[in-house]
Amino acid sequence: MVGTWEHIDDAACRRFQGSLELVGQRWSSGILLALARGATRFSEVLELVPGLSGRLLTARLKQLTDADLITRSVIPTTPVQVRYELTERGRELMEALQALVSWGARWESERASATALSGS
Amino acid sequence: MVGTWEHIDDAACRRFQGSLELVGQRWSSGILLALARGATRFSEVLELVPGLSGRLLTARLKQLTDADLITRSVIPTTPVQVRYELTERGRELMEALQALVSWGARWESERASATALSGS
DNA sequence: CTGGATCCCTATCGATACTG
DNA sequence: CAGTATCGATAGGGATCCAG
Repeated sequence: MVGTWEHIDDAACRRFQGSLELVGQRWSSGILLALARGATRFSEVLELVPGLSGRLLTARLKQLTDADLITRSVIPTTPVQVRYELTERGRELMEALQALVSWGARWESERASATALSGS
Repeated sequence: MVGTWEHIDDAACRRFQGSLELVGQRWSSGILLALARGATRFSEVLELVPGLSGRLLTARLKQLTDADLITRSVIPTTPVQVRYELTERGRELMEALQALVSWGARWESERASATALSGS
């Protein structure tokens, strides 16, 4: 049912758009994905997200930390270690986004079959 | 359970990131929201999304059409009418994103109470 | 009404070099 | 290792004007 959207207040709409624009920023989803998959270190994330530069990773991590989606903890060893982890809020966000994966999987296959049909 | 992400293949990850970056583009979510709420005309969407300019609306509508999330149909009246509607794929995307609204509502209230506590 | 074309400006990006 | 600083390139965005 699509009509559900008609009964959502404006505040919810703004949060919705805000969340999407944050997570939809370039690299954001990749970084969250890396963390959800177990990465904790700066360099780990850097390896796991192809094309991502250190500068941008710093910037995104700061944004995501400000949004309370991840935590940053400094471990005073030598050299210093920094751990990044999803917060509870961040983990639940990722759970909410699982629906997008199902959606993507479903429509990817349908598009493929449609292409196959038109090609025959 | 967060570990679910570990068992997702790379193709799904790319789709996931791609979808998010499309929908997370500025105005995209607002436009989809407007359409989900019943808007069909160019000018209607323009009114429903504050701050959106015509130029950008044209651009986003094209992207979303290319992504098969919406359809564009020209009705040969005078003056010409153009209708935009969510496709089945688009509607299901919006359904998948409902989870984000719930997430936003939930954590908005928790953050508010936390603020209240720290303020006392 | 819908939307293309242009100009200009700002934010953002990527690469590189450098610091604790 | 985990950033910060700077810089040139570019893409995105707003305003305005024009056209079917």
